[in-house]
Amino acid sequence: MKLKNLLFDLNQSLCCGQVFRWELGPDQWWYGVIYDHVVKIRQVADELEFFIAPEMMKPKEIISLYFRLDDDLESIYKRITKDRYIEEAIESAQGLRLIRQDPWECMISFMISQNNQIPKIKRSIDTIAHEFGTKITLDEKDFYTFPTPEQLSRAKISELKVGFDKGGCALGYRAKYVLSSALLLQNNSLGFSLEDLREMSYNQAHKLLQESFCGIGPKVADCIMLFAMDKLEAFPLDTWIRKIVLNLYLDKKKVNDREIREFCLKYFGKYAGYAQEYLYCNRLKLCQ
DNA sequence: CACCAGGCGCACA
DNA sequence: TGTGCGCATGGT
Repeated sequence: MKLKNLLFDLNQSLCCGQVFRWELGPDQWWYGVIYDHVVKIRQVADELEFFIAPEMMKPKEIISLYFRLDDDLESIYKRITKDRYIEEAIESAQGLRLIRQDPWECMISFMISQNNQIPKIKRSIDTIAHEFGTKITLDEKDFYTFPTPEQLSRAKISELKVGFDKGGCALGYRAKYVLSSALLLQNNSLGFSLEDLREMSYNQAHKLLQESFCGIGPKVADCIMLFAMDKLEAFPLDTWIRKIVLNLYLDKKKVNDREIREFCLKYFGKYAGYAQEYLYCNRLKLCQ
């Protein structure tokens, strides 16, 4: 698939911490699961090469949808480049695109991310998929889809909670959040589906997520809004971003999260979420 | 052995 | 509405 003059960097997009289940093989191909398909993919200059299993009708469309290839990155850059910090962040991660994730997997992933570290988050999610997902084979290697709410609701709380050494998913106290969410959706007891949230306004969906599920606060809700609900104005405020924004833009003043978010939305505009991702990607440089 | 991690729920003012 | 504390587990 030719990207022609389309700005895109596969490695940057998969490495920046927005998705947890991609792995770079020793063959330098990326392996991952998009919705319910295994994908093997690599980028060589402006050529995007990929294989998908099981086979599907329009593979290019799922790739284009997942990697948001119709976002106009150049005009997004124009809108969010407000100063030299964000300019340098964009420069060093040129072509990074937000990824359009499955809402359910995204919700559980970021529920697990709270008070946790990325390598362990990845391992927990991989274990969940391995234990409760559906097996798909590509190149004689086995991959597992992220389990549906129904599949995950069959888990025992202890299987999710206890450590890897005991055969669990090491979710600790988050296990109850994950299992109760699976049950709520599997029973359809909320009166809405996660897909319905996509049709709502940012404020409505952001609020409803926190009211409906235990384990979702403002930050996790914002991750779901940004990474799965097409709400590009969402600005997830984690420990890194909070520190960066306070240091660079708010002169280290004592400002609460609501005010930080209001500032960022006003400052970066309707693509604030893209600005967040580029800042997060450069967090180590920006925090020193 | 301490201490912390892409936060959140809860108990209190 | 705002603040402080504890949290399961794994890693340093």
